[in-house]
Amino acid sequence: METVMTQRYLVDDLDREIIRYLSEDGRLSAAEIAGRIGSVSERTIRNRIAGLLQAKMIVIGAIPDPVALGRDVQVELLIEVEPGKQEDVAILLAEYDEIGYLAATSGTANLSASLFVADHAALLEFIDQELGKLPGVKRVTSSVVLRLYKVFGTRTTAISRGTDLGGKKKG
Amino acid sequence: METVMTQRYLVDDLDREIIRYLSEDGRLSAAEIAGRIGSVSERTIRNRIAGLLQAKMIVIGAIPDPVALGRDVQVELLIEVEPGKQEDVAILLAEYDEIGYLAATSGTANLSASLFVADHAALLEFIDQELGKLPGVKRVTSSVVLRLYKVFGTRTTAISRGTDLGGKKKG
DNA sequence: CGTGACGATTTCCGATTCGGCAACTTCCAG
DNA sequence: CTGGAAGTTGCCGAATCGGAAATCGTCACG
Repeated sequence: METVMTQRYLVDDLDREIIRYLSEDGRLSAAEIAGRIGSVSERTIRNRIAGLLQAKMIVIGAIPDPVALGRDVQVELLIEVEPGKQEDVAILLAEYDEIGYLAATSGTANLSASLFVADHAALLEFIDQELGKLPGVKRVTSSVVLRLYKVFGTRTTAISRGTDLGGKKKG
Repeated sequence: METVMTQRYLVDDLDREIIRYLSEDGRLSAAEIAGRIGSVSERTIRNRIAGLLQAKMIVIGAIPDPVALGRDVQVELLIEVEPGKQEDVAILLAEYDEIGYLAATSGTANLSASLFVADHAALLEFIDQELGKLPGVKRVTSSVVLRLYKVFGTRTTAISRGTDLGGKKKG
């Protein structure tokens, strides 16, 4: 026996297949999935799903479409920070509720973020006021998200292709 | 009168509240949500959820943890597409399991995407082979995600330590 | 080779949840 | 005041879900 630090859940092919189905539609019933796969009982599917959720391998949630919702403005930010201050800026930036995503990246920009605001006025204010007062921020490039096609591996917009499920891709 | 094509769904406060609950847990039952809100019947909650899904206002899906699935390398892509082909490219890109996030944006690049692959070799292959054969793709800028600070509106453990599995995607 | 242990799968079952239908309320135009 | 459209609610059978126990498969060990 050893120290139980992170009891990794071993994801096998069945899990992957289940995840693939659930990615397309998180409301699919276990019976439905079992029927499509064909070789396992419906109860096993439910066991697996419970296990995956328990191990935090997946999270099932509702993904709102900002375009459809109309009001919410989503913006992608690329932020250049002075050398040595990237971590500080990141920590400060992470405090904002408006920031839904934040990562350090390679390339020209040091930080990449997603910003959610009510309207364009709020966007301007955030970039001008909030970002402006963060020490070390050199440049900010913003791109308004016009349409969401896929989020968290889940297609969000009605895309013409009636593909039931994409071909099998190696995980 | 005009021929109404956009039968836009009017999102009210009740809808927003439902969305908020479902965002946290897409498997919440209508009865549970009704109980928490307290002023509406369980049946109405189900009507609303069905309506929101029908109108594509939300999508309920499983959000997988890339790291858990073996995709340890996360890359942000900015893709420039020839005019008129953006939608086509987006549809094709959305098919890939490796693409976890895809959106049309304003600015220089037309498409913004997040790519999850197993290693750098897979990254190179995807950009060179897969992206290269998509018609209309003019330029691709890639940035490797070095550190995740915030995902899903919640700070990642990466801010304190770099241990836990924290890979997810934009929100 | 037998045996016990452990995990995964499966079966069984009651409780919960879901979708369809019809009645009812609300709201507004005429 | 009246008719109609839209939203809400209760009702119901069918489907789904979670818990408990039985079954199966694998594996280490005597």
